Formats: sequence, C-alpha cells, structure tokens
Amino acid sequence: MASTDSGRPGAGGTPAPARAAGGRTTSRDVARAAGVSQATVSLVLGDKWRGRVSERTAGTVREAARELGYRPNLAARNLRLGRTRTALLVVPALTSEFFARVYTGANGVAAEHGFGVVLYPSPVGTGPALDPFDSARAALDGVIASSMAADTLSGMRGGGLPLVMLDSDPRAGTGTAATVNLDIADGMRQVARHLLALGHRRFAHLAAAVDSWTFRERAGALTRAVAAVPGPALARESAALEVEAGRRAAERVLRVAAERRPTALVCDDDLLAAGACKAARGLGLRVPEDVSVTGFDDLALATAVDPELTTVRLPAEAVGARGMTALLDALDGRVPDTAPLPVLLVPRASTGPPPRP
Amino acid sequence: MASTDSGRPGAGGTPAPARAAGGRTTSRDVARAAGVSQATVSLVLGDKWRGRVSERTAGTVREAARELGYRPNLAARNLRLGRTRTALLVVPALTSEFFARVYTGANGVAAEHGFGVVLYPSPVGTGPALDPFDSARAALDGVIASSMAADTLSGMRGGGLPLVMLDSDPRAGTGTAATVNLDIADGMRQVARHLLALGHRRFAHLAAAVDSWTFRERAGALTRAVAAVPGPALARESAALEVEAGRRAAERVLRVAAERRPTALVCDDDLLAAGACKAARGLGLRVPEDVSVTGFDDLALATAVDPELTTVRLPAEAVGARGMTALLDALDGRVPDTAPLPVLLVPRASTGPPPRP
DNA sequence: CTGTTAGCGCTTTCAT
DNA sequence: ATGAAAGCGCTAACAG
Repeated sequence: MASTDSGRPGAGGTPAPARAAGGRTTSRDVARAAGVSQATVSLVLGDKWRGRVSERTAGTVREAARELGYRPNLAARNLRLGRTRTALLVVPALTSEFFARVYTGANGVAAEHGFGVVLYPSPVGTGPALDPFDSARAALDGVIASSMAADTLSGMRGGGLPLVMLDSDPRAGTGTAATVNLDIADGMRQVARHLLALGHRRFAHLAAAVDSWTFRERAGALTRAVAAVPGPALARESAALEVEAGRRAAERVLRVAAERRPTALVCDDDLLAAGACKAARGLGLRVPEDVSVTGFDDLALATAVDPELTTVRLPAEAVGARGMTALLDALDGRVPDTAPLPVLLVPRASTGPPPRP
Repeated sequence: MASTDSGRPGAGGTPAPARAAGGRTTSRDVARAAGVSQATVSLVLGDKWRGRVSERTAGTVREAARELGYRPNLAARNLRLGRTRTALLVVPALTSEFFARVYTGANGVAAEHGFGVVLYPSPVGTGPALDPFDSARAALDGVIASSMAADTLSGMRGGGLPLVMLDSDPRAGTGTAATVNLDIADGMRQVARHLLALGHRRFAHLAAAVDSWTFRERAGALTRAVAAVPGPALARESAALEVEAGRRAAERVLRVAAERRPTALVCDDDLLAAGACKAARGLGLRVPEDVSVTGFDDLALATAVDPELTTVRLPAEAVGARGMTALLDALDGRVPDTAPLPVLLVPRASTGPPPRP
C-alpha cells in the first residue's frame, strides 16, 4: 500500500540542496535558502513580523519561499495549533440546490475568517452509524448539520465538537451550540392563505416521507392554517422526495370523484410539486384551471416546469451564512444569534381559483 | 470523574487522571489508563499487534480507549505518516446530480481503501486563481478534478499532488496522473443517428456557453455526424447552463419561417433541453410533433418534465469510481486504466418524426 | 531584530 | 511481549 515511501533515504553529506531530496519543501529548507532561522520564516510567512523582522529579511524569506514553491504542511500546523480552521458541513443530499446554496453561504462567511468548509454528504440510508469524524479525514473545529433526519442526530455527537444545527428542531439541541432556522411554519401559512384567498376549500398535502423537523413543521403548520377557517378539508399523502414518487402520490389523491377531489395540492417540495403536475396532466386535469399545485424551496426546477410553480422561496445562502457565523461565535465564546430567517411565497402560474362546480 | 481504572483493577500505584485536564483524550491517556506504554496502544489500536502484544493486554487497551472515548488526533497521525488518506474532488458545480453521483462513485472506492473524499466546489467564476490546496484545509494525498473549464486547469497544478482529470481533454495532461473519460463523442453520434433515422434534416445545436472539453467534444461530434450525410443543415446557438437561458436560445432558433425552422433541437444538457421545450410551447409548437428535443446527462429533470426527454445517459458513478481507482493506482505506482466509459442514448417522448411539410 | 528551544500527538525502530 | 526514544514540520516562548 505504502505509496510515496521514498521517505528519508539516508542523506549523506548535505551539499545544501535547498529542497529535500524526495520530499516536499519544508520551512527549514526555506530558512536555509534564505539564510535565516526557521522561526523567522514562520513569522514572516505567518504575517506576524511587523516590527520583529527587518523589511529586508522578510523580503528575502518570501523570495526564497516563492522560489522553492514552499507550501506549509497543514498537518504540522494543525497539530501545533490544536485547531484547523475547518468546519464540516453535513448535508443529507448533494443533489439539491438548497444545500449547494447553503454551502455557498457558509463558505463565504468562513472565507472572511480564514476558515474552510468541507462537505460531508450524509450517507443515503442516514442510519445512525454515520461517522463524519472518521470519513472526512480532515481534522475539524466544528460541525454544521443541515436538515438532518431525526435519527441521524444522535450519531452526530461524536468528537465533542461544537455543533450548529440548520433547519432542525430547536428543542433537540442538547449540547448544540446553536440552531439556525427558517420560518418554515410561516411559509406554509402563506401558502394556505394564498390558496384560501383564491377560494380553495378541498386541500391535499403531499408530504415528504422523511422524518425531519422541517417536514413535520410543514405538515403541522398546514394542518393548523387550514383548521383555522371553518369548512375546509385536508387530505394527506406521503411520498419519497422524488418527482416520480410525487406523481404517484398525487395520482392516488386525485383519482376520486370530481366533487370530492382536492382543488389544491400543497407539496412539501418542488420535486413533489413537479410530480403532482405530471399526475394532474396524466389524468386529463389542467394546472391550475382544474387543480392548483404549490411547491416549497423555489429550486431551479420551479421555473423549469410548465406552468411555473407557485412556491415558497427559502433563503438558503443566508441559512449557510448564519450557520457559519453561529459556529464562529460559539468557537469564540460569543452567544449566537438565533432568530428564524423569514421566507417568502412566490406566486406563479401553478395556482389559480378552483374550478366552478 | 471517578478514578478511571474501571477496566483494569489491580494495577496499584498511579492514580493517574486518565484524561488530560482541559484537552482531548490522547493515546498517552489511554496508555496510562491501561497501564501500558503509548507504543502498545498504537499497535493495538492500529490493528498491527498480532503476535506482538498479548491478547489480554490488547483487550485492556481497547477497553480503556472505549472507556475514555479516545479519538486519535488526525493531525498528529498525518504528520507522522506523511500522508492523509484523503483525496480532494474538485467539481465545477454542486447543484448538479452528475457531480453528486461522481462523488458517490469515488467515495465508494475510496472507502474500500480506507480513504476519504473531500469535495471542493470550484468557485463559480472559475477564474484561474483557485486554490483548493488552501481552501480545503485538509491535507491531501491527491486531487481528482471533474469537467473543469480549460482555464481552471492551470491553477490546478499546485502542491505537486497526483492529479486525475475526469471528463476532460486527454491531451491537457501534462503532469496528470490519468484522465478518465466518457465516450462523449459517441453519445452525440447516437443522438444524431437517432434523429437522422427519424427523418430530421434541419438541426439546431443548443450549446453550453462553457469552455470545457466535454462541451467542445459534443459540438464537434454533432457537427461531424451531421456533415457525414448529405443535405442536413445545422444551426448553433449558445446559452448559459440554465433552463431560462436555454429557453431564450431556443426561442431565437425557432423564431423563423416554418420551412427554415429546425425540426430537431440538440441540447448540450438536460437543463437546456428543458428550456428548449418551454420555448417551443411558448411559440405554440408541440414537442415532439412540431419539434424534437434531446438532452444530455439524463438527470432527474429529464423525467420530471413533460414530455420526458430523450437524452444521453452518463455513467456518473462509474466515472467517479474509475477516477478514484486511477488515483489509487497512481499513488501506488501502478499504471491507471484509461479506456473511455461508454454512454447510452435513452429514447423517450421528446423526440419523434419531423412534421410533414 | 533574530536564533534557540520545546513540544503538539502520533507511529516506529530498536532495546530489553 | 513491552517500553524508551526519536522525530514528522510547525509555531510560540524566551533568550540573546
């Protein structure tokens, strides 16, 4: 297995080859080349030399480093410093734009503070046995976990690292540094209000078959919003988070006599909504004339399909940014901001008044 | 904390506080708790103790480690070993399922060899100044880069690490350990053959406005395939890799007199194809009756839209797996397999015979 | 201003 | 079968 094992061939009388024979350039090589000590190199390259090293020496050192193509050994630095300036972002799926945008937001804030962010896609099964602290070999200063399934949480507590939860149950936070949440419930309330105002009274909820806070929140909020006005009915059907599963679930819900058929399909996710639209068309129903459909997330898909989806826009970048900020705060002993982020209904072409009976 | 020797009574003497006061548990803490030397701990926990440490001692050590919740310090291990068993996977975009699947494939192979894979989404601008070796703070043994834009390549050569390119120009490989490619050209040829067989003669190519090998390959292959038979015309229009950009580009191409209008839109990507379908419908044209549309990649989107897209399926997982295998080979001095991976046209509902004039 | 020194926590000879 | 000791490359006290 050992690959790069030329390691340390008994170096005879050194003719001062500024670069170690087989290995990488070290700070000592730079020091030798510049004719200074290792400490000076560290100071200069670490940019803490103002008033401690002469301008001229600093220049020499930088020149030598450039010349030799010196790159500091992270492992050594991390070992010495005891921290890595690296955070792990755990996401349930790589595919989704939502998480891509969360990453972008987190990475932006991280970069401003000299931190890096490493992605860990939680294995699909999301069994409790996940171990990001072994799998992502990077040594870590903290963990940010987004939208994790309930049972995955438990496994997450390894390493005793600061943990920031994103889009997750705020009450689960025993030992959690902070929870950054979206106002999911308000989003669902906006959906309900929109549809009720259009005149809908028979609803069906296409729920994601994923046991996580964010989806329980959506279900609860919809139930309450619909129950708040007299009269309306609410059916519910679950589906895996895929277009095809959404299509099948919607088909089950729509295949009933017209007078009992829901006039509005509220979906937990844009993928499900896309499936719902396909189901409707497959049954000869028009969207939105015969049945209105709403999504959630406002992914690119929402405007890729026809008609474009009425959906709830989630400020994903902001979630990531706030998550990273919270982690940084926790790391520095400050108390993280924890107000929920607002979300916004974006009405488009997939919703309209219910059909006249 | 009670006295720590719950596992190993009888070893009088040291009341040693098995866990360092403020910090994490180290292998020395474990050694003390188990009443052995650090070396023994390393041997046992590194699973190289057969015949070197007694069964009984090994048990004691493992018990102590478990008891104390010991986790080896990766930074120290990496420093000592000079390698990290970590590879970096550089991808141009997080959003795409394609890269998610490449990751999955790479990670699977990596795991079998005790490696981890860390993702580095190359910044959107893909300016040449990217530095994954600083951004992803993890120390790395090698880099796998997928579908990178041409100018991004140059920046990639930092660190002198083994580099495996995926879906990239094989000739760019100066200093590259290996290139794992898809038979992109053959995919495009299959598309052309399919459409020609259906009777199409007026084509338009919706090209991705991204300067990378994979898209140049698609353009070249289509041009050649169409030129190979007498008669056909081929227009070309570029668009950013987004549905809306694809829609606009398709609109430009379709907004001409019916007798000059292309009857088949060959798109570089499923996103573009989805946009093309929207454009067609927006202009009152039916897909595939009035115009056929093909995609590339076979993303989930391909079956989410209506009609489902005829597209070229790319074996993304296999690409990732082969990439990781090639990196492992290079690391161990073996010579990587470099045959292109086959791709397959999947005919669906978005293509049909051209309209009768 | 600059050099010397002492480890960070781990693995690995080499003695015992 | 086990322990002692060296050292990976780096940074931060502390001397000079």
